Amino acid sequence: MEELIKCCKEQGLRITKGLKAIMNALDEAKLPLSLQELEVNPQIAEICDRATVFRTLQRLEGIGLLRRLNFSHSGAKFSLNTGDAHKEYLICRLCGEVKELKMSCPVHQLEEKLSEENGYSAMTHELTFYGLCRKCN
Amino acid sequence: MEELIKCCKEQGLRITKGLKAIMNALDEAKLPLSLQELEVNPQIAEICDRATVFRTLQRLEGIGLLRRLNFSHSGAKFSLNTGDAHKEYLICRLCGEVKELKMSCPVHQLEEKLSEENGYSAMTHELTFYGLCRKCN
DNA sequence: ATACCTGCAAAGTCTTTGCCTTAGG
DNA sequence: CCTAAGGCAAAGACTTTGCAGGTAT
Repeated sequence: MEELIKCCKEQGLRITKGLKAIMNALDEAKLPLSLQELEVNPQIAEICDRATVFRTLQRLEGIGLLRRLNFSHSGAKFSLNTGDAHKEYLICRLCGEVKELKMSCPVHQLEEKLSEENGYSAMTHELTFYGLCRKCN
Repeated sequence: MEELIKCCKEQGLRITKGLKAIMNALDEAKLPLSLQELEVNPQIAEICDRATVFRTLQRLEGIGLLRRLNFSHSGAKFSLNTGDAHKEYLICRLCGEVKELKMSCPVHQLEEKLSEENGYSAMTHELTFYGLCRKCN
């Protein structure tokens, strides 16, 4: 957390209550949160409104501290890029439940290869599994 | 194509001009198309409107003939599930260019394992790479 | 004939922006 | 102070729905 704040400073962001509250919420949440979920969070709602949350997420994503995840139907969700541990998720197609998977990412080493082959830089990737959870099945 | 139509019939869908036009467009397009792109396609615009395209996509997805892809920023895109060849894509974070990757999917065999471990069924997955293309870099 | 499908128009949802004010450094 | 960040309100973009009439089987 201290680490993250420091990183924001270095990247030229101003350390505001809003920024801290948002990073806090993202840090405490074990799972990725949507813009809406953040906006509604009482800790945040008191301090800033949707536009601020939106723009703060934008900034954080811009400096690489935030990862945007595009899950089916639930819109974009966000999680902090803590360390380089890159997480994968399992989503229920019906109820939308999100589970974090504990696995070492099997495609990380592909990035460099693809980067060279296609002339792309700054590679990232998103690997998400979908299925029907026990309840929905 | 004939194959696909037959499959729709078996699944109880009615074979309408709209359905055929939409499947055609998806089949001809080498890359996934968004609802909007389909709606605007002259072949389709003449025949049916947004709501019909929307509901047709819904039905096709429902019977497993259509795959929904959630790319950053560009909204959902759709591609036909031709055979079991499951494709992966590389997207430019800035201009949104979509490239199909020719690779054998490295995580397919993980599905069964995850299915068992988590009590999920009907597994699918989505693996997408992002980067900056040569022009945008 | 009878479900299913379509068109139109409108409502929902989520995302993004403009403009002026506030406050971090 | 100076400029990034925030608040409010409204526009945009995309998705989804209700209902009356049309059509595949």
